[in-house]
Amino acid sequence: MGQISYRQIKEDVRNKVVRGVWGLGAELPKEEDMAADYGCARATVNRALRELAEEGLLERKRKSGTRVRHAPVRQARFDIPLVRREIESLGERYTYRLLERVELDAPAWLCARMRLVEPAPVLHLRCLHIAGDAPYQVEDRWINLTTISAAREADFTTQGPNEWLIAAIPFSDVEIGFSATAADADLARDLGCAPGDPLFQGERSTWLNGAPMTYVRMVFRRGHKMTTRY
Amino acid sequence: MGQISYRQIKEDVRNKVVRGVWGLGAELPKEEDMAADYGCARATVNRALRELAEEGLLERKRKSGTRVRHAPVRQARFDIPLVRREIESLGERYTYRLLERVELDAPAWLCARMRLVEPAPVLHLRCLHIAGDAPYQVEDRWINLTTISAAREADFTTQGPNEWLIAAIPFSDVEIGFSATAADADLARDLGCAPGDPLFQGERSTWLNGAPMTYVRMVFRRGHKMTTRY
DNA sequence: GCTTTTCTTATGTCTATCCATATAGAACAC
DNA sequence: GTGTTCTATATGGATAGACATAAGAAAAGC
Repeated sequence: MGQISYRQIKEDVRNKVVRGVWGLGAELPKEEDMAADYGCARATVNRALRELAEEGLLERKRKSGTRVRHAPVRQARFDIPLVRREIESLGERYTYRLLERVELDAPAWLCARMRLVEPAPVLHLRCLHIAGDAPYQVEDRWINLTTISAAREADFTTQGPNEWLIAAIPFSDVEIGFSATAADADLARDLGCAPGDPLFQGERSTWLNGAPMTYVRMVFRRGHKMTTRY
Repeated sequence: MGQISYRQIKEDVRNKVVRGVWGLGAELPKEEDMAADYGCARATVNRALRELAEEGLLERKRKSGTRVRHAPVRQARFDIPLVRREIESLGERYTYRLLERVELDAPAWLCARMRLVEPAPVLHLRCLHIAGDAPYQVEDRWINLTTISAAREADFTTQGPNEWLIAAIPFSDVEIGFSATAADADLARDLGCAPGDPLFQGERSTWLNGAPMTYVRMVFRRGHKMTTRY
């Protein structure tokens, strides 16, 4: 008989919650007692409970103890892979095409989105990511040339800006959003759907210590679903 | 001057990555050395690095060491609050209305979705969650009556099935998905939008140790965006 | 009764020291 | 050259003990 691992304790606690031994809102014994029960050190119990709290199953508070959350599973985690990897993991051939490249001053809506106080020169790229023969995602990328001037010289005809940015530009703060949008004429043409079709889109803004770096809008082909399980 | 906390180490490492001291793919010193540098125990460094790896910034492998991920921030976390809380936190009054309640045998698509091998009796509920005076979300709920027979007697006219289920029914496995859909006639009427409008929707299936519990489809009002930052 | 202070206690964190385990790379065999 | 086995090593995990800190509860003061 080996030692008890924090994983086993996690499993055991999870089971007790799921099987109703500890109902919602119920208070668990204190770490010390649980450690005695399991015959292990308090640190081991601590790690198990800490991670379960992190995962949203438990709620912990100093002095008052550990209890089962009233509303368990309050969060979901999604992997946000590179489009290329995402397509390749579907078993499809990945192709990339640059549709448009233009330098201009940031329009008002972009300033608001990137929290830009004054208009700045930006690089606007419109790219298409293709899975097999079918379009998969349109990437609408806006790069702040004040903070990322190297983007002026970068060649985006063979490699997507996402991969270039990830390899070259660090960031510290991110804001992500997902929503639904209707296909306009351009999207309909590029994604091969009808105008007005409902499309799933993601948006991401990044900053480096407060300085706006890029904003991207990724519109997926019709029927795309972002899923996760646990 | 107190001791160095694992939080400080996390911050320091994050900064070094963001500021390029350790570029993408770069290998970090081994825990022991870092502990010596920071003047703390290896366990402290370990916790900092372990959490950073968890968050997606680092990549760790036994023997080969710790390095900066080539594609940092590969995951996003979203809080999935109760609709009621979501609406109340917007400063709006929450109202709930049950639109439809019917018992039937699970249709084929639902069997597939819930991994039901044979048709089972299910309870179908259609509910409306209202923020202030405007519809906010349509909840299309399907409850497996074989596993949750208590749902037959539950009163869903004043309380949403989500809150009832959360308080009464445990589950162990979840599958969540987000996508875009077009408003059909019913959705258009209930959400006060035009037929064909693009709507953001979430789906969730839950199981208890392999046994299907419920499937829910939550369609949000037009323009809804699910966001997160870090 | 009501507020403030003190005490107590459960979790939070750090240390120092083990042993476990995966594995890169060297040494070896074929 | 090409596998195979061995070994050194970095991270993974456990322990016992200590102190820190938040916050509930009780005691004290008004």
